[in-house]
Order: sequence, then structure tokens, then C-alpha cells
Amino acid sequence: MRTTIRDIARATGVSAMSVSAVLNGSGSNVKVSKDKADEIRRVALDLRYRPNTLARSLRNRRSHMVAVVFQHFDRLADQQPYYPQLLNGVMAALFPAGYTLALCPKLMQGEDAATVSDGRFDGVLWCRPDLSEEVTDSIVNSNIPVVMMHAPPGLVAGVPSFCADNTSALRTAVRHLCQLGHEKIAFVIDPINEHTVEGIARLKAFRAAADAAELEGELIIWRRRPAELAPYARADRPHTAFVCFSDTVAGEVLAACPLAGVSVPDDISVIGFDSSSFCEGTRPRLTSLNQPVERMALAATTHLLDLIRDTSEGVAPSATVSHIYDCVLDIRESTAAPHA
Amino acid sequence: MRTTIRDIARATGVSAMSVSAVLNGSGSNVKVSKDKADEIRRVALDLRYRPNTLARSLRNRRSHMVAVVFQHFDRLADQQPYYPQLLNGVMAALFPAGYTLALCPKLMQGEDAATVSDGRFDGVLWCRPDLSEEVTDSIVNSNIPVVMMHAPPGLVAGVPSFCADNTSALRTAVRHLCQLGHEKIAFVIDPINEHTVEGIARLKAFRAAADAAELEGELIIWRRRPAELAPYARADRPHTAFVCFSDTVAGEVLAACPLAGVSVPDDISVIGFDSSSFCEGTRPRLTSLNQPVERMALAATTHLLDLIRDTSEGVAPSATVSHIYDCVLDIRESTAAPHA
DNA sequence: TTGAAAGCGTTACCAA
DNA sequence: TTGGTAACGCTTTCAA
Repeated sequence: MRTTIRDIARATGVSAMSVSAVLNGSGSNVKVSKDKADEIRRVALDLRYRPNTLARSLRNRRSHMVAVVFQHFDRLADQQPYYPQLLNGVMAALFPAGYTLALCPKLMQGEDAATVSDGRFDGVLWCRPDLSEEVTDSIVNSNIPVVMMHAPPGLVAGVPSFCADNTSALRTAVRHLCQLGHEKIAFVIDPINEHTVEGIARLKAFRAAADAAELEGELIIWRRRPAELAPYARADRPHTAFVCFSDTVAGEVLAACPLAGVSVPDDISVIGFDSSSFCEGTRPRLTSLNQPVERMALAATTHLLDLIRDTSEGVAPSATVSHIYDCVLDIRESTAAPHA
Repeated sequence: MRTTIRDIARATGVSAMSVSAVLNGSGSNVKVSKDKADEIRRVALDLRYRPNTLARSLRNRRSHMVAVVFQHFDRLADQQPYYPQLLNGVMAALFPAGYTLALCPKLMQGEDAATVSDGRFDGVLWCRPDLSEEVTDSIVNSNIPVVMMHAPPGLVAGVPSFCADNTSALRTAVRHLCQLGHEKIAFVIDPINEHTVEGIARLKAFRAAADAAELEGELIIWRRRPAELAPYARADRPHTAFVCFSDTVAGEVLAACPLAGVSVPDDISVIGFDSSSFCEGTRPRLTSLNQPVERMALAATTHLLDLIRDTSEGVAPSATVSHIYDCVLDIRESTAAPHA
């Protein structure tokens, strides 16, 4: 059987609360004499007493746990620096504060977003871009602070979001291609991200940027079939440049090109999104929009901890403020002037 | 205020336990009439009732949480597939079983390994190779199942370990170099891993393998100073091949070589450990010992869940069994016959 | 079929 | 300086 605070109380002939005050007591106004205190500590050590964090959390209404929720939990693909970067930022904020990071399957896979308020978490960092009506509902009605990443600011009322400035990012990318002399460009996205808020936002931003540059912006849904790239090997190719939703998509396209007889950047130019270290390892090295994922995650998590502290101290919640991050274009070798 | 089971009881005019039986009841032998049950469910929905998982865990002595502990939590370097692979394996076992994964700073950074038995976790997967006396003590005396990765089997009594067969792995590496004609070889390790059980085990295995091949096996502590590599550019270089503790160390060496005027594999051959996808991205591509990290993590975590189930069902713990994984050598471009 | 009561292990409040 | 009592929200046992 586990040793409890009462076992120690019995063994030392004092009350449970004296034990609590000595062993775990923080701001308790209870004073225990030095002698008794030492005796209590000695017995606790003897009996290998360990405070039960669960009981304490229940009592204090503070679990010191934060859940992080992202999509595709089932595959932190080792070629995708996104997740390690995200987790690095999160841990850098959480750990010094003594907070434990939780990855909960009910939140990651299911649709059961109401789990956010099941009492286990002091706060939640929501990084899933596939926001359904039901999910936003659960988040708005949760009884704990929630901070989002990647969601367009204001999408969920009262919930701060930390996200990239997609509009300016895609304008930068399109402008770069325009300056190189491209006229036929396309936005490439996978079937899953196509329906996420982030996917929709970037496509919209791409179209706006293409319009502004007076180019026709097409949409390509990338289904991982190299054959789809075959037309780009010919001289009358439908587009001469791809702006991809992510480095991952860009990487897949890059890998498929040789199979379809397409050469980058001679036949087509390719731009990724994230500018992760992955871009240095591809051949050719991938030009990409630099989204500072780690910095964003660190800031978002820090903000979440602030909100948690505020609510526990009864501080009135200040106005919801979102943070939008600029993305510069890291130009590498996958973009060049189009062939005549 | 949160809605509790009692609020619903009051609103529907039944007792708390009927509500519990209807909403969360699993194997309860309590029967509630259809009418009341429907009424209870309706009110629960109305009041946005969410069962408090913390309270339930405390009562049931089951938290459905497993902690994973590894070193260097503070840097899941994005060029190191080890952590993503590990986490993939862990999640693949945990999530279908409805288990939440926890990363706890007290376990990851500190020396406070007694935290394993603080009641929050049903089990712990211990992947930190820096095992002190105190840590093994806390693990042996914990009141929950613990499974280790990377620890030599039998090191901690009663705790199963899932680890690579370092002896045979390093024999394979040394044999490969021997066949290429190398005579002067060294084991390269960083100052941190030098003192971990895994570091010690691999060095020992390297020495044994070198002895068996009648080569002199040296030790090099890699402090990330390219200057240290300068001697290897000359004809009278002290060694002609490095076997590295990890892909990470090998990658750093590979990156430093050009700075010291050393060419791989012309001047020296380099072998890594893990054979992660990282090896495909280096120039030259890195020859490496393939440790199936993800498979190991999946198996270890599955075993941990089995142990948890056993203890909850009062099944007598069967004999502790460890699993040792073979590592094949993936030969790429960083090894070749030594220059005359 | 239903309810009352007793915990799980902790801490806060009030009285001594 | 101390101890008793009552929660936190849930589930299980026993009795009606």
C-alpha cells in the first residue's frame, strides 16, 4: 500500500494537516515546532512517503499539466522538422515553469474536443488547423485557458492565436517568382490540408497575391502521383512555378520530379513553406518561406502560462491579443528564371 | 462553476450514484430505469457536464497516463530523427489504448526520479541512459511498472529493458573496417554520453571488437573542435577510421572535416549509430549501424501496457524479460579503403 | 431499481 | 502551535 499523509500522522502522533504543512506546505499559516517537524520528516523518509500529485491537483484545482494538440500525431515524420521545432518551443516555456506536457489521444485523433475541460489540464495549446464548428464550440466553452497556433486571428472569439502572416508571405513568394520572370504559377497543397483553416488561408492569400501581380494563380491538389508531373517536362508546360503549402509537400514534389523527367529549377521552380532545416538537405536546396515555428510555439506557450496564472489569481482577463509573424523568403536553389 | 455529478443529481431528483452509473458507468451492477436514464442524459447535455478525469483517476487508481523520460529534453534537434522515431513508437502503442503521453520536467531534467511514484502515472518508459544509483533505487522501489530502453539487461533488477545488441553491432562495424583494410581505428563519443551506461557499453564493445580483430582501438572524446581533426589531413594520420557513438556525433564530425581539410572517405572513414534518415542527407551519405528505434519503442511501450494491465488484474508478475535488438550495418558512402 | 455513506489523498478553514 | 472537519468529484459497497 502507498504511504499516505495519515500514515505518517499516525506514526508520529500528530494530525494529518501538520504533516501536510511540514512536507508540502507552501503558504500555509500553520506553524509546527522544529522538533515535531524533524520527526515528521524523518518518518516520511523512512516510510518512503511520496505526496500524491493527483490528490493534490484535485484539491488545488491545479494540475500543472498542459496539453498540446496537433494533427497527424501518428507520424512525427523524421524528415519533418515542424514537430520537433514545435515541441522544443513548447518545452522551453513549460519545463522551467514546472509544467508537464501531455499528448492526449482523445484530443489528437478524435472529434471529442470537449475533453479539454475534463479537469486534467490547466491549459491547452491547440495547434490543429482543422477547426470544425463543434471543436471551436468546445474551446470557447472550455473552463480553462486555450491558446491557438495557425488559426486566423479572431476566428475563435476570445481565444488568442499565434500564426504566420500568410497574406504577406505569399505575396513575397509570388513577387519573387514574378521578378524571375514567371507567368504561369500554381499553389500546391495536399488533400488533407486543403480543408484546414491554414490551407484555406494560404490558398486565398496566394490567389490575392497572384491577382495583384496580374498572374493567373492555379490550384493543384497533390496526390503524390509522380505521373501528374509529366506535363511539366514539356516545353508547353501549364505552369513554370509551384508555391507549396509546406516544406513537406515541396519535398515530395521535389522527390517525384526526377521520376517524371522534370528538372528543378530548369523546368519548374518550387517554393516551400517553413524553411526548416529540411530545405538544406534536398537537391536542389529548397527555397522556402521562413515560418519561425519554434519562436511562435515558445511565445504561445508562455502566453498560455500567463493566462493560467491570471485566472488562478482572479485577474480580470485582458483583451484577447493575437500575434502575427512575418515570414521572410529564404532563397536557395529550387527557384530560377523560367526556360524560354 | 463546473457542473458536477451532484448538480445533475439535484436537477433530476435522483442520487449521485445513479448519475454516475448512467453517464460513466462501466461494469456497474446498478440498473437505472430507461426514463430516468434519458432524463439524466438530457440534463447532463444541457448543463454541459464533463466528468472530472482527475477525480476519477484518484478514485480508480488509474490515470491512463504514461510518462516517457529521455535526456536532452531541451533539444529535440531537428536533424536528429531519434526523438521523433522514439515518440512515434511510443504513441503507436499508447494512443490506440487510450493512454495519454506525458513529458515531465521533474523526470527529464532533475535527479528527482522518485517522482515516478507520485500517483500521476500508471507506468513509465525510462529512456535516459544516465543511470545513477539513486535513480535505479527510485525505479526499483516505485509502485508502478517501469520499462527501460537502452539499459543493459539485468542492470536494474526486475525492470525489463529493450536495447540494442551493442556487442554484436560494434563487432560488425569493426569487421567492416577491417575488411576494407583499416588498421588504425577509434571510437568517437561526446563528453556527455561518455558517462552514460550506453556510452560505456558501446566503448567496451568497441574495445572487445578491436581486440578480436587484432587492431588497436583508441578513444576520442569529441568536443566539437574542428581543429582536433587537423592531424587527419596528413599522411601520417593517427587513425584512418572513426566509429561514432551516434549519427549525431558522426554528423558533427562530417561537418567539421571540410573545415580541417579532411576528406571523407578519402582521408578517414566514418561510421554512425542509428542509421536514421539523417544518414541519407549528409555528404557523403553516412554508413551507420541500424538501430530500429521506433520498433524498439513500440515493443517497449506495448510491454509496459501489458504490465499495467497485469498489475491491475492482480496477475502475478511473470519473470522479467529483456529484449535485445540486432543492428545491421547500412553501408553508404562514408566508408572506404584507406589511402596508402 | 434506488439511495446513503464511505472512501481515494490532499489542503483550507475554523476552533482550541 | 496544534487538531478536527469539511471539502475536491468521483465510484463502490451495502442496505433498502
